[in-house]
Amino acid sequence: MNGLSESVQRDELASLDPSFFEVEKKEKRSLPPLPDAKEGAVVTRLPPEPNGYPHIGHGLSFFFNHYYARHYGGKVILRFDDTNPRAEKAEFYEAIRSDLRWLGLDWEREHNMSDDMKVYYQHAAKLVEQGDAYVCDCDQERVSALRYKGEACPCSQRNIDENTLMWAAMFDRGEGEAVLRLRGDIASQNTAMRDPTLFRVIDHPHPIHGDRYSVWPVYDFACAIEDSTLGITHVLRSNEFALRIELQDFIRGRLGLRSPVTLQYSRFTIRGSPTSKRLIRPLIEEGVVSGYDDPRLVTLRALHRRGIVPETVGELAKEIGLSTSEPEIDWSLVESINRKLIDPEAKRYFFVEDPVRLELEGLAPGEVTLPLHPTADLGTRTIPVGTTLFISKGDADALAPADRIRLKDLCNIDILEAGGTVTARVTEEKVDLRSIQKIQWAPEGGVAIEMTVPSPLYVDKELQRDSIACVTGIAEPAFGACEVDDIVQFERVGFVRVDAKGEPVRVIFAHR
RNA sequence: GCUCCGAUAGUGUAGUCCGGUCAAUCAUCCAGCCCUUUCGAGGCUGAGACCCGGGUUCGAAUCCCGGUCGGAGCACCA
Repeated sequence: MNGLSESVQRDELASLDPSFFEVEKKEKRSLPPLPDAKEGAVVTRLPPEPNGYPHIGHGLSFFFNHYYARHYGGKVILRFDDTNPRAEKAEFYEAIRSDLRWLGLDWEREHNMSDDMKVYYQHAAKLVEQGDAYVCDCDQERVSALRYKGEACPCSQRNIDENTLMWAAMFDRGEGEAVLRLRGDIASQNTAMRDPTLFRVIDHPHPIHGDRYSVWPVYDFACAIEDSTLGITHVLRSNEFALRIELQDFIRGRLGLRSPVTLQYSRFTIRGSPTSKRLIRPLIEEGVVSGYDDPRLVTLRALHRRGIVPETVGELAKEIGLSTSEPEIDWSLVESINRKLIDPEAKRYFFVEDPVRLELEGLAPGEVTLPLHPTADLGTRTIPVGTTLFISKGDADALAPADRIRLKDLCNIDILEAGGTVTARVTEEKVDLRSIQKIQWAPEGGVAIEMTVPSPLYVDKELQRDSIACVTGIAEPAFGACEVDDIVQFERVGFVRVDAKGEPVRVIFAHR
């Protein structure tokens, strides 16, 4: 055996055990183990703020947290971080749930931070009693300036009795009149530790609790408590929170609460696609994009409309991992992952862009029945055939009299006239199927199509105002049976998702 | 400005903790070939990288120091 050449050995081995080489190929990328994780005892959280539509960055974050909980047989908590009544909107609670379901993620328990106001107040009272918090009624600029310089605010001199009274009085005060601050370390290198605000007054109804509360905890306080009391064992989040770990651990320390393990990773972006609301909102207002589900965006909704399947988000998460550098990936990676996922189940149809009339001689009217997929058993479709067909303008423009081409799966033709309407004659001469050029075609009575083709919104940081194109054409009649949300392949064009039925049927181009 | 984090092919990523087996992994992209009645999928081949400068060491992608570049934070947002 060892005397044989390597390739012969491989062939031998492959014939003995075909799975031998597949195994070594199938090694998929997976996420690293979680530190301090005990089987069955991992609890993670999905912590969206109900103030907008989640984008792919949230999607990865959701995926990581969900993945580890499942991987260790633990629990997932969907927790709405809704302690800023001015920002939260009722509609987003459900929008987020629905996007999570689309992603294929589930959770054992759902919880609103805003349901625990009593708990926050109790812990706040404890901090005040311990002398760990004080009420400050300086104006915001002054607080900010002193924190910047690392100088103590005179309010921090107040004694416990004063603070107890003033904390109680805060519930009757107006917005901006007073805040409760942590007695941290005003000179700390970590600016988050410089006596940060714990509670502020917000005079605005909350989507769930209405006008019931006016004194609201800030994120760091509510989160510090909830990550402990909810039993969260592991927090996976992006690195913009890096400086808050020390603060949140400190708060928990003063309250005698347990801290979870925190892992951080960088925010990630897709080249040419803005993720933040700050960037997207003006584009919507100016009418550059049509809304948060514009297919050029990377909100989960937009990705969905564009024909990106949820599994792609998970694969992407595994590919990028808990990266601490700042990944800016190409669309091509997303497309490649998505293509491999949808290719085995996407039905194939003929689509003709910018139809040009083709008059055929020598063809008996009838029909052809073709498989819906080249390899998978997805059934068949039937195309009626008459002497008038349509081919795409792109293909027609390349034709000249005397050319011989094949109408795919139908017949070979010799071109008689080209330019305007194409005329051609069917030829019965033998041709090599592999070398003849094949083009797609559509019969009369096909389905009118309007295809939206998105391209990157930014190229080299330049906004591309006309980055969305619309092409029209006709698909073969069988395509009329497709439903909204179906993803199919228009042969030699690419994969598209059916966005809306009607006349015409609207589809969105995903990728080749 | 200050603080923290990061830097491996065009892009993403493994390796860095515990220095040698790394003439550096995998994927994507690009090029060529094979297969295929799609320009898809699949198969094969090729091209392509350790930010820079010092130091430690027999030996550095890996450890140390100093730069450079990129990111984040410095809210009564989360």
